[in-house]
Amino acid sequence: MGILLPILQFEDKIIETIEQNSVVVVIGETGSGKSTQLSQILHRNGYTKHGIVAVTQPRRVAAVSVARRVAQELGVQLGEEVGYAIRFEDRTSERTRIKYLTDGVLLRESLSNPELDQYSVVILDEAHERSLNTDILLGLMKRLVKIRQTNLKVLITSATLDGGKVSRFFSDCPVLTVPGKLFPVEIFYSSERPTSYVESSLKTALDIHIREPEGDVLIFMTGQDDIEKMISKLEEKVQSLAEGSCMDVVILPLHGSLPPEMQVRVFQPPPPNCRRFIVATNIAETSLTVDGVVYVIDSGFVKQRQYNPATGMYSLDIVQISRVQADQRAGRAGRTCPGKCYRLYPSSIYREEFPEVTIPEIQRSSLAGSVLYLKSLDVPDIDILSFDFLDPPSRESLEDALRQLYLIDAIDGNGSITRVGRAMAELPLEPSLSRTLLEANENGCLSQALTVVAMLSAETSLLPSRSKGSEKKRKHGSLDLPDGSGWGDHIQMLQIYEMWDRAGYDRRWCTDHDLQVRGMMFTKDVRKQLCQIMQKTAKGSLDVRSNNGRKDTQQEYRNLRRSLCVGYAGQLAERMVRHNGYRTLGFKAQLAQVHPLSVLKIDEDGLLPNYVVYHELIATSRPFLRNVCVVEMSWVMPILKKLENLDINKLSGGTSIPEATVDGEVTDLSKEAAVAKAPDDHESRIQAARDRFLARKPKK
DNA sequence: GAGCACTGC
Repeated sequence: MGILLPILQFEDKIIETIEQNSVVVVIGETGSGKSTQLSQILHRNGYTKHGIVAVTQPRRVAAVSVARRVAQELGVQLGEEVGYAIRFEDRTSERTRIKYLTDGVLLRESLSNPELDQYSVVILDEAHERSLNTDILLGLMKRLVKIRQTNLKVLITSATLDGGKVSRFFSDCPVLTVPGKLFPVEIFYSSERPTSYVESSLKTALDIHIREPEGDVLIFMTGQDDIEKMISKLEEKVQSLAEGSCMDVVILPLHGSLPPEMQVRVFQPPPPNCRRFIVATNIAETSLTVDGVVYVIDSGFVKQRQYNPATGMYSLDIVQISRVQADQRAGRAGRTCPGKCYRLYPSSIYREEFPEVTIPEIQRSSLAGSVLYLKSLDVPDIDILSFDFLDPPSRESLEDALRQLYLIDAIDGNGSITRVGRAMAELPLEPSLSRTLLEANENGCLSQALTVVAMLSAETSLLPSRSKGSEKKRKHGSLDLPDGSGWGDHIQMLQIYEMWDRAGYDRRWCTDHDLQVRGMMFTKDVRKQLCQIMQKTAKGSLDVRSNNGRKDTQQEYRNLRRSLCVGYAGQLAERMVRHNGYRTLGFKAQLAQVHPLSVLKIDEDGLLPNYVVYHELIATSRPFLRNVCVVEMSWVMPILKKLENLDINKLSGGTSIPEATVDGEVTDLSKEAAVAKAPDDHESRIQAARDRFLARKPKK
């Protein structure tokens, strides 16, 4: 098209820098063309002659769309010289020289090929998003550039990442900055904190509509509820505006639980003479780019999931965004022409209260899976507690991961990976689920376990979005869905899938039962993939159609529940004596209730089962156990025994501790003190933000 | 009446 992307002017400089350095950081703002051009620059300059250029993306859609674009620009067939690899879909061939892939796929690849020697260059794109997988790759790449025999070049590219920090991480590697092609965005601040950000957004939106020239408005909110509230109020207000005084409007919600066909509505061109209001979660911050946006309204809040390693509980908190995030939101107004961003908070808040950057995912997640992954790489110089992370997770979080892994036999008492742990790491699942599969294989119910595990992986895309009142029906069985026979949600999932199986995987069956076709198809894909991996370790043959000629389902359910109990040994809860609340075992005890959507039933005395294992403990309005399965006392005992004998010092120290030099000890101690302090600050920041937020919510 | 932001193998 002849539009010169800014990055192309720097081609010589980029190549020169890469020639002389093994690691280079490239900072390129939106519109710089880094994602599509960097790989082509390397290709033009001979870097694909002796290896492939890999470019990682945090998201599947990005990997596919950028690969498609590059193939087009080079005039080649997608899948030939330019290809991509995402889960379930490998569109590469022997001829592929430029390969786009998700960061998760590259991690999987380095499991079977730790040196990644088919690649001459690895580009970690969008590193500023700090996805868990990218963070682990950063650590692995740092190691790999030093030890790999054949030459490896690593490029870390990002929009707004603190280049100096990454550069220091990679022994002061050079940082190149490429300008972007964003239009200027004028920022407006509120003079004070809003009492209700829904009301403030509403008012601001109407002001824009009345006073400003045409252009779409993107409004950032925290969740589905607020979005729906906002939309109904906005519709009401717009209708009451005098006819003919303003343009017509289209109001669109945009959030993750919206079915895809509703999501893509924002990509359809609006009718002429019509202003669109897009009311969105932070999905519109990075994942989806809406064209035509000229005005952005930023509440300054985001709903964020975080993990507390002390209790094993996730929480969904509404927290203040970071300055980087605020700037990213503002930038959404300047993609096609100069824009305006209305921040519903004073500039002093932006400067003084907002953290500089968002806390990286690695410091907000359970690390059992990542730690198992690193252990399974089996490189002698990797000691988990001193693994070189760009931002190290707290020691507490790493110790929690080790405890979890020990409880499910993935590591032994000395912290070394076991045979079971190795088999688990092969599976693209969280450790509790991979352990369940291996145990089920021993208990003769692998097929059923595969089904449950696949259903859990697809869970969020199974039910249609609420507001249609469908869960109610699901729970009360008016849709003739099975009820788990009193054993809980996992068994129900098994029963649902088996019904679908008996119905010949009919799409119509899904819609009739108010299940999303897409979600069920995804379950089927995941199950198939897991089946293939398990084939190596499986006893006997694996029938996908598992329920033919069924004899004793109760016995089968029992075997499955026993397997789940082994896999979820770290996610165990005991009912309170006097009521139906539960407390968790194995952590600092946490009180929680079974989630209202669970199918778990009370007995004739009005009581829930004594012991359950749960898939997830999450605090939303209150702490809930989501997806529970009834287990027996006799299966619980060995776990309690194991907990008693657990020695965290052996678990974390068991791996090769290098001879402690005085220097080493000093730095270790200071590091420990630093990380011990971090969670408190973090916690209190979240708490403070939550308090402020709640204080502002209108009373009902 | 109580409900999960987003992403990925």
